[in-house]
Formats: sequence, structure tokens, C-alpha cells
Amino acid sequence: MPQLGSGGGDDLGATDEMLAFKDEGEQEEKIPENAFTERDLADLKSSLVNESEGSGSPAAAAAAAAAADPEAIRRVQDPHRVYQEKLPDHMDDGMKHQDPGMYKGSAYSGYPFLMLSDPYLPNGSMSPLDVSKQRRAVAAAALLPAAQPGPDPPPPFSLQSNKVPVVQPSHGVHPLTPLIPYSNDHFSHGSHSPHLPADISQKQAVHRPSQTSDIPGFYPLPPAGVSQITPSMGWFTHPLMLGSGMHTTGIPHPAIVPHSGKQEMEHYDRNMKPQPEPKREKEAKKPTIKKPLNAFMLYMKEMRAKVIAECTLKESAAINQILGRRWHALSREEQAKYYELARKERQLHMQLYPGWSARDNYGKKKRRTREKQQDSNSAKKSTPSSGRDSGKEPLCSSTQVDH
DNA sequence: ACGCCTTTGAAGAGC
DNA sequence: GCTCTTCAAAGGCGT
Repeated sequence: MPQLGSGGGDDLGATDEMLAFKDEGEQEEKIPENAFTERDLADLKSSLVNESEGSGSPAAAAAAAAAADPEAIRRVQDPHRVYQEKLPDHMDDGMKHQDPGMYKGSAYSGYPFLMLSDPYLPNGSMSPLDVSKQRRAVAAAALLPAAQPGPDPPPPFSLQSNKVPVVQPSHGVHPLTPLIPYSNDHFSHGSHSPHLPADISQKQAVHRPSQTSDIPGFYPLPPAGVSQITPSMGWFTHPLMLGSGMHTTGIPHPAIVPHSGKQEMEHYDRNMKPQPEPKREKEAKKPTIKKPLNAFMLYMKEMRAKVIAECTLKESAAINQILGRRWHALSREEQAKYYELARKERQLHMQLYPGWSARDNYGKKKRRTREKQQDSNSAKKSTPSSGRDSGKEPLCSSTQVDH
């Protein structure tokens, strides 16, 4: 159990983030009772470490959540409840505090986004790279509606998009869970790609092999928590997956992808057929176990489609900028939700691949040139506001973030 | 075909 | 302990 004992160790990021939020002065609108203090978060997270914790009542949690956040009522009436019911017991402890945020629907249906006027680019001469950046920023900004102060109606997105993979439905809704990368894309392939527009998903669905629809839940977390997951348990072990995303234990895991990466994975995803690949070639390709997604990645995965729809953007770089701003605009509870999911991700990942190290994947991506690295570093130093905390990227939403 | 862009967070390496 | 680097997702874009 490599990191299970680390307690808050791997949560530091979350804690740090929370601290950052304090500084951003976004607490005005914080709910007094349900406010997620850092200690709460720490408690919550440490509670996750105890995988074998007692049970809580999801319904009660939802009720409490609804009391604290009326809007949560709408959320908890949702399929998410199903997930809550299936949550590992240890989750309940933390969930009691944050159910409204956890596994609920759109996390920010009502929070104010503030569109900041200017792209992050400073004045001065621009390198081609800068021009490219500006072009992206402008492209994103150009598609944004004029900022309208005041509360905005929540975007008309279906909250169902947050269905949880643990109870992975076969229809094409995007679940939000720590298990997304392991369950959705790679297990319920064909049913839906979480970030793809519906039409694309449907296209994929055409190729969905019949047997996948029989898979109940690709992440059948036992009530007692992931620690009890065993290779033989509920995992979908399809012979066709052998050799592609199959863990050495026999557990199919989407985090495992062929060396060649995306393309090949898509191949498997969409067709789920053994490719007429030469054996030798197969053997030569060692599967790559991907890193577990962090909180922001999970958030992106969930929200990408929404941003794409809202902003009619497709370029990931621009979308990610928006998502970055939205991420910062999230309340602590809402962020905590994703930190929580990410934590579960890591724990599960750890259990599935005890010996795996992030270092294993080093060098599998082409490194950026040293020059660019230095370039960006110096740029960040010289213009700190252009970095992660620039606060100038548009949120695309008609609301704004005040920084 | 392949890498870059862009975001945040986690983790490893090096000092 | 701190800083730096790399990777995780995503899809348009440039070479």
C-alpha cells in the first residue's frame, strides 16, 4: 500500500489549492454552515485513507446537502444518488459534508463566472509562439458572449452528464468519477465517450459490440471500498482485451494502453476486436499504464463537452484555458469533489498497479525542446499573471470571475 | 504522421 | 524541503 498511509500527503495539492482560494477572496458567497474548511477537507481526505469505514446514509447526506444548498436538491434527485448509494462506505464520511458537491450534477450551475476582458498576453513583441497563443486566446474570446454582470441562468446542460462510472450506465451520458478513465472510455467504449458530442458517440455506438452492453458496471466498487477489489471480482474480463488493456493480474484497465498510444487505443476502443496484428508486433508493444487523472483532469473530462457546447469551441488549448478559469472559479466544495475523485483514482490505480511509477512513462512522450521550456519558464517569471493565475482567460460563460 | 498548445495537479529527480 | 520536469486529457493546428 504505497501511499495509503500518506494521509494528507497526496492531498497537499488540494489543501494548497484551498489556501489559494482563500486568497482569491471567493469566500464571500460561501455557505456558512457547509463551508468546507481546509480541515474539513483534510478530514475528508484522511477518511478516505481508511477504506473500511463505517457507513453513512447517502440519503441523509443528500438531505443535509440539500438543506445547505437548495440547488443541490435538484442534483441529488438525480441518478447520482445511485452512485452515492454505491459509494464505498468510507466515502460516506466525507460525503456527508459535501454531498451537494460530490457526484452531483453540474458543479457550477449557478456560480458566477466573470469574463475577464483581456487575454493574457502582455504587450510587447511577440514571437511566433506568442502570436499563436494570442490567436488561440482571441479565438476563444471571440466566441464568447459579452460579459453580463449578475447571476446567470445555469447553462442548459443536463445534469445527467455526471453519472458515475461506478454505476456506469450503458447509455451515453458522461459520468464523473474517479474512474472515468478506466471505465468510461475504455470499458464502455461505444456507449459513449465522455467528452464527445452526442453525435460522435452515436457514431461510435454503431460499433459497439453487443457484449459490452451486458457489462453492469465497469468499476464495480465493492461497498467496502476499492481495497477489496480483486482481479476476479466484477471485472470485465473479455478475452479480446487480453493483450491490449489487460493488467498482469488479468484486470482489464483502460489505464493500460499499447505503447503506440492513442491511435491504437482508439482502435481497440471502437472495435473491440482483436486486431489482425502480427504476434511479434504485439509482443513488442508493452502496454503503457497511464497516470491516474488528477482533480483538474477529471474536471476537464467532465466539463469539456459542456464548454465545447457553450462556447462552440473545439480547440483544446482554448477550452483548457476556459476550464482552467472555471476551475479557479469553483467553490472549495466543488473542487473538493474532484480532489476526492482524484484521490480515489490514485488509490485505485495504486492497488491495481502497485509497482507502477509515473516515471515508467517518462520519455514516452516527446519532450518539448529545452528552449521552449526555458522560454515558457522565463515568460512565466516575467509575467506571472499570464500563468495559471492570470485570471484573464475568458470563461466563455456569460458570467465572470472577479479576481 | 507527429508534436505543440493549454490547463492543473501529482510525482519523481536533483540539489 | 524546495525547485524543476514530466505526464495525464483533448482536439485543432502547424510542420
